[in-house]
Amino acid sequence: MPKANPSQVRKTPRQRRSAETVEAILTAAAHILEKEGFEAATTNRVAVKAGVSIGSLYQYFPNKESLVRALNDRHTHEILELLRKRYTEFRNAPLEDAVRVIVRTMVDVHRVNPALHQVLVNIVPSIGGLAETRAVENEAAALLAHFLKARKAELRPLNPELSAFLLVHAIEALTHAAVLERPDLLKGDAFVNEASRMILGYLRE
Amino acid sequence: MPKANPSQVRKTPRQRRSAETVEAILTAAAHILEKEGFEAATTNRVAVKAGVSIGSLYQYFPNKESLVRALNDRHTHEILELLRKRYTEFRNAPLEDAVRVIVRTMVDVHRVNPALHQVLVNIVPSIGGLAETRAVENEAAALLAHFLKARKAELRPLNPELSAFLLVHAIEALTHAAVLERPDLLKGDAFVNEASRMILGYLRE
DNA sequence: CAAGAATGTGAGCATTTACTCACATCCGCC
DNA sequence: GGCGGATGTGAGTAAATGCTCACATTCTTG
Repeated sequence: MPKANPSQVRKTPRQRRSAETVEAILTAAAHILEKEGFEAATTNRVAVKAGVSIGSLYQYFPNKESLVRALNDRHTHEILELLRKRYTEFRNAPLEDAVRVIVRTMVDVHRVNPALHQVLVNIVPSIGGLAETRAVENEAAALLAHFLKARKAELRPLNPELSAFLLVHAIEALTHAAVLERPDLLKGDAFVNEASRMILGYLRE
Repeated sequence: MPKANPSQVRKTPRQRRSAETVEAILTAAAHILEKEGFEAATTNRVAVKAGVSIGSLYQYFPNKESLVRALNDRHTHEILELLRKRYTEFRNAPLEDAVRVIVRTMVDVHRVNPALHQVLVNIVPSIGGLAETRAVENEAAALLAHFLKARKAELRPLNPELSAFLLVHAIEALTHAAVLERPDLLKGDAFVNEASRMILGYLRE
């Protein structure tokens, strides 16, 4: 019994031609979602925008939800990769620098395509993709908890898992809010300064 | 030219009978949204669940979106009322107590109906209700900024508006996360303790 | 250069769903 | 009681949309 294909790609592309088709479909879907939202992203419109037939779309995605989930999977994996990569860089840096890198990384991640990110965050739970989102959050929290344990001596006594959980959500929310409502704060260091201060204030006595 | 009716109620109820109809519709819509999400909340299903005809529904709501917006308006106004009420109570309390009341209030607000709240938060921006949400956020931030100004002497130098903006979003996100993912934290004081510590750490030197 | 596998096509079907409208019923008031 | 406005009804419609399928085209491979 085949299982465990989060985005449920129906058929794995074997020729470059089909890989390009899949790519075109995902790109087109991303553009429509980003600019007009989930409702507007009908499968027929996605196919037209991708320059392929509706039949081709359904050759690779069994339904509309799986298409959006595939997009979400890709998006979340990119985020995780960046987080892991930066982690190896900041894990040995001075505390304040490390915190700033964390905040900066989250900002970078969210500035890539805020509109698409927002749509995905809002719609994914209702199309069966909540597990993926939670997995990314948990992974991020695990990285952070690991960091907190390593820096125990520099911090007040705390529960690493609990603190990591709270910090992941706080940073995520602050970044979202800034990107969507106060992009001006991201020009300079204002946002990174404030968010870092909040985190450090929480972590230190 | 009539205008400025956020939820766009088509006809204002004049008899008690019709007021009850509107109430039944809103209640039914809330139940379906809460348990099955936006997609499942078709106007026909809402009407059936409310025990009224589909025609009655459209007598009071010009379309599906206006119905959900009406629900959101009611929800956000309840939140604002509670926030204003608590504010008059904590505005003169010692700093730490006041912060704890703020956090506790947000938790209370979100525990009333977390599932419905979540659906509304996710769907409202795409049905033209973003302005209402922003208005509530701004009002909350204004209250908090007012508080920060009054307590200037007890805090580090800061920009009240900016700090209030960040805190509103941080508290909101932490509360959401706790209600949805870690309700166990809400049993005792664990969550209030941690969140308050974060806020105080940010506000004080 | 077959021949079969992989890939691509798009008209159209089945279903869902928001919404209308012609009519019935109820209620307050003279 | 009866009249007029308020309220309630629900079968039906038009439009949208997810998705299929029979067929065409392209690629690979022996």
